[in-house]
Amino acid sequence: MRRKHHRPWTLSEVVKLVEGVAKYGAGRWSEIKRLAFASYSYRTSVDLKDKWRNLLRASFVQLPAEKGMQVQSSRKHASIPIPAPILLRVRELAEMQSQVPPSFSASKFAGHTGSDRSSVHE
DNA sequence: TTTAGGG
DNA sequence: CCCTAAA
Repeated sequence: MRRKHHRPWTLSEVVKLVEGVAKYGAGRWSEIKRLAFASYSYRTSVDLKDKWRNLLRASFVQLPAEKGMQVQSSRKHASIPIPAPILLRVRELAEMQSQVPPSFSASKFAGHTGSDRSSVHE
């Protein structure tokens, strides 16, 4: 009875989703599902969008304190806490894809395009 | 059929 | 995750 119930997204799924968005772009769930998720029968466009939504929420929380909201580290329902590098990638992707509110874009002024310090090889 | 948003 | 609306 493998209906459509509990399907905990694993780290591999998240990585594939992030890599797919990073390569093809957010919103191309159909292509991502056809290419990166060709090995899986489940996970449709709706599921991909839903996971991305949840990923964004996980990426925007906890990093900078807005104005003083829920502290105490709200870890109520966190199945498998996504690693830092993944969350960082999601944030960068969301920022470059223009789906992130300008609330978090409050860093670097003379940093130009280079994210690293001495960008010799780019 | 796929994308986008809400429940 | 499931449902609905628009393209």
